[in-house]
Amino acid sequence: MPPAKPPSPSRPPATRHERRKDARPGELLAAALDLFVEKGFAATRVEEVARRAGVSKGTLFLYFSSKEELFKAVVRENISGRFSQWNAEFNAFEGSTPDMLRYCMALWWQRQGSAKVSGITKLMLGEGKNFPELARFYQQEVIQPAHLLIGRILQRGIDRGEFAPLDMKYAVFAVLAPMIFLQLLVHANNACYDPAQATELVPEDYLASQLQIILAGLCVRPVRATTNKGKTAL
Amino acid sequence: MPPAKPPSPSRPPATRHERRKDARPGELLAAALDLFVEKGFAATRVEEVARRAGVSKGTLFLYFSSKEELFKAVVRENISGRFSQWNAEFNAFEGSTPDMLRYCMALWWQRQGSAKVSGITKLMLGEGKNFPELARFYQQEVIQPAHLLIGRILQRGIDRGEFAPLDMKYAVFAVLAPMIFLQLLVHANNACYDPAQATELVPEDYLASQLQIILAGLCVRPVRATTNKGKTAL
Amino acid sequence: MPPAKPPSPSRPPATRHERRKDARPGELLAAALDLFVEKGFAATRVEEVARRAGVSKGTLFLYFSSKEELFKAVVRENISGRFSQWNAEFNAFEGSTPDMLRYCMALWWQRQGSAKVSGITKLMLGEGKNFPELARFYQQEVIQPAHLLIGRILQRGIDRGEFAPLDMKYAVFAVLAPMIFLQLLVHANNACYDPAQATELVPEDYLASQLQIILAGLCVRPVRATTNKGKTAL
Amino acid sequence: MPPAKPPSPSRPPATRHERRKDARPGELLAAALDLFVEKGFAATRVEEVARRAGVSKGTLFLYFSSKEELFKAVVRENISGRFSQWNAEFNAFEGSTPDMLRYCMALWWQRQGSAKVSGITKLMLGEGKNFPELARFYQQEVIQPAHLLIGRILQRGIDRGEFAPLDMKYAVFAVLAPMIFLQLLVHANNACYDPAQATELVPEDYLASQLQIILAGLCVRPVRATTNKGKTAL
DNA sequence: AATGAATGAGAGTTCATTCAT
DNA sequence: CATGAATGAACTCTCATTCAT
Repeated sequence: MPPAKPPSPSRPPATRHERRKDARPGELLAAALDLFVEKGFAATRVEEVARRAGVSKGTLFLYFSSKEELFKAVVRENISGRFSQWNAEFNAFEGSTPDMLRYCMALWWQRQGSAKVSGITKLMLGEGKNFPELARFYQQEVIQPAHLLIGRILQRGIDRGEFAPLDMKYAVFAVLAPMIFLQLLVHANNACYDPAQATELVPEDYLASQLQIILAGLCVRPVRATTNKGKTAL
Repeated sequence: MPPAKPPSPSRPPATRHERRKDARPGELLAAALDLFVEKGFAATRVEEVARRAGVSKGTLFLYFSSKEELFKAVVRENISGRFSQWNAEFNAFEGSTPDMLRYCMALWWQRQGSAKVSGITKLMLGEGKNFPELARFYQQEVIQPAHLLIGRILQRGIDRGEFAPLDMKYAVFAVLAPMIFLQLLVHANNACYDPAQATELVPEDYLASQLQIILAGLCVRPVRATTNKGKTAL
Repeated sequence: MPPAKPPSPSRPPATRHERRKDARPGELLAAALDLFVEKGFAATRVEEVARRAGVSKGTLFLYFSSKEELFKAVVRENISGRFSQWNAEFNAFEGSTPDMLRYCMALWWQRQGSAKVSGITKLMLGEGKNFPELARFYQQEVIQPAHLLIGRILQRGIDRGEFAPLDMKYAVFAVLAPMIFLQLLVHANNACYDPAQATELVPEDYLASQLQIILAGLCVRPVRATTNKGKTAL
Repeated sequence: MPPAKPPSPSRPPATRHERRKDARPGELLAAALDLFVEKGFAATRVEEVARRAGVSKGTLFLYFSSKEELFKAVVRENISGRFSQWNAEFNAFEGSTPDMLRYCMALWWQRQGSAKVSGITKLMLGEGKNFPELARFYQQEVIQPAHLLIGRILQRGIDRGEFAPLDMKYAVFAVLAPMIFLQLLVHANNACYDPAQATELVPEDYLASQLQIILAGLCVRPVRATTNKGKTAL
């Protein structure tokens, strides 16, 4: 998403359309994210997305040529568009690779896992097969970069002698699985599963414990037990 | 050469009316299970269910008064209708409660988790909010009985002094969570997640390891490490 | 309707089909009359007619080749098939023509107007245009014979010097109109008109007063005021 | 020679979208009134209503959320929405109450009885029982206000000493009955009743004679025979 | 003679998408 | 740019009629 331009100073103070024109796509994307996560892709009505963004249905199609393109834009805005920054951040990390993994997960939880966007994972899980083009897109724009990102971290550990040489395919999944599961749990607070689950489980603790188990399997020598069991950081 | 007829050597030529009333509901339920699991509830077309069962759209409504009733019948046939037998089986179990839990999970995997029906879990997770009546039904007919069944096993462990007294609500979920997750993983082999995952993870091993962790938390004294890590049994 | 034959003595006492075979059409006609009057033609389901007659839907089509034929049979059974008897009865009448008209209306009310069959009038009024073949049939089998019957009575009055010569077309309608209206009133006891009407109006009195007005217009010299204002006879 | 286009010289060529939002509801209501009166409620197809209004099926649902709402809108537009004006008109009437009743009936015939909308009465009579929500609506929005309106006129006559004290319930119906009957007669000119009837009966004369009878029953002292027997006014 | 399982055209309704304004 | 009226294909569900048994 391009950074929002300041409102053009030559225009009168916007009587009918109160919001800045340049903010429209952002508002549409925010409304779409809300509704996709709440109702799923198929069950979300473009008209409601438009209404929630304060524009007409026609305007939505001015910015996004179809419902699928709208969804892709939501994914790009909230997920795939951020990989380059994440990659940069992690390339700049200088500590040990186990610490790096811990840092990675903590950051992911703060920025993604705990946010609305994590509902996209459940959505794709449930509806991917019905919308092959979206599935292809998601695989290419999210799954692959995520695998690559994690793979690079793991490879760093191997290269630095911290991790045993391992089958990257499975190892990546070992890191990814708890993250996916946590997202599912968080978004399972609908009518058919007891919301008590959500309160029971402290996400940070869950991730910490899972990470410890993973690291035990990855590292050349056993890692020291981590000491932070609280909610703050991993 | 005439176009190849569908291979149905045991059936008569079947002009239009076939009169197989007793077989129809089963065929429809099987087709419906396939499609609900494959496409979800909303995206499944009753006409395709009928076609896959080899009948017309109207015939389906002869047996099931609506799409929702069809779904409920699928759930009853494959899940909720079986709780009474499972309850009976577990009431008759005579070994230790940890063994009982192991037996329970092994049986569940053989009969439910590894079968198509396990896709219903993912379906309800994703679409429950959009179909409140189905969510209510599923909660009542599946979730509650499952919680009760597991709760009874745990209570047996407590009563026999094998398990520490515990908050049943969370403990039940500790048992259920890995089962639910495994179902999700198995049914995530759609276009957006690499099916390689499914091959990587040996369900029996996954359950065994999860169970061991759970038992460590439940038992009064640590359980011996189980020795069977292979695919055979838990 | 042919008179019901006694059950054939050579058959066993009818295990599955309890009712006499020869009674079937009559039971179907009775059920059809009930439902046509209650719901109208289009809204009546043949399956419900069959169910109410205690037979299957297929059996109904064994006796009546279509829903329209069923309706025609109901009309023949209850209305048009009786004109020949009525004609015979009135041909045998020997009193004055005003008395004959009084007798005619009283008989009509007893046999037709007060019976369920009078609902057919409202039905044809409301749905005739939607079922042209039924309208044609009804016009030919009911309207025309009724006009002829009344016309013959009026002509008798003219021929005997009791009635002034009159335009038969309008005169017939003057007799028919109150009868039709009365039927409508009687069958208007549905949700949208106050049923109090039905209790307010004494049909016999209504007919008597209408008849008196008509006779005043028809007769060569004024008729004596009729004395019977009670419910008994006209 | 090209096939004759429909004569619409005032309209632009109208490729697909015509943008006449303010005109649409009226056109749809007019088409709906036509078809409801012609075919009844159940037999009227929303698609034909739309086609007759020159729009697609979907467009109809843009303005009316269901077929029943469309019907209600027709009733509001043509009947119930006019009671307030009628009430105002009659409140402003200053002559004698018998004259007021005459005026009321004459106005009713001009505006309602002789118009297409009077077919709605027949429709409700025939189909009310099959559509309980419509029956409830009609009872509330039409029957009750009509009873109140007539009741107020009669009460005025009593209050001014023109009418004898009477049981309002029956008296109201005495006024209403001839109006209802007249509507039925007018709309009985379908295939099953000879349209000659309609020509025979002069509605204004019919109402005048009925009114005279009613007034004879209502008034404290006999009214003078009205002199206008022609078609002009009552 | 009697059944009732099966059909399929057609109903009301929804919604992503288009396009004249 | 922005609108929102209009579209029409697709959906679930109904029911008179057929026909193998």
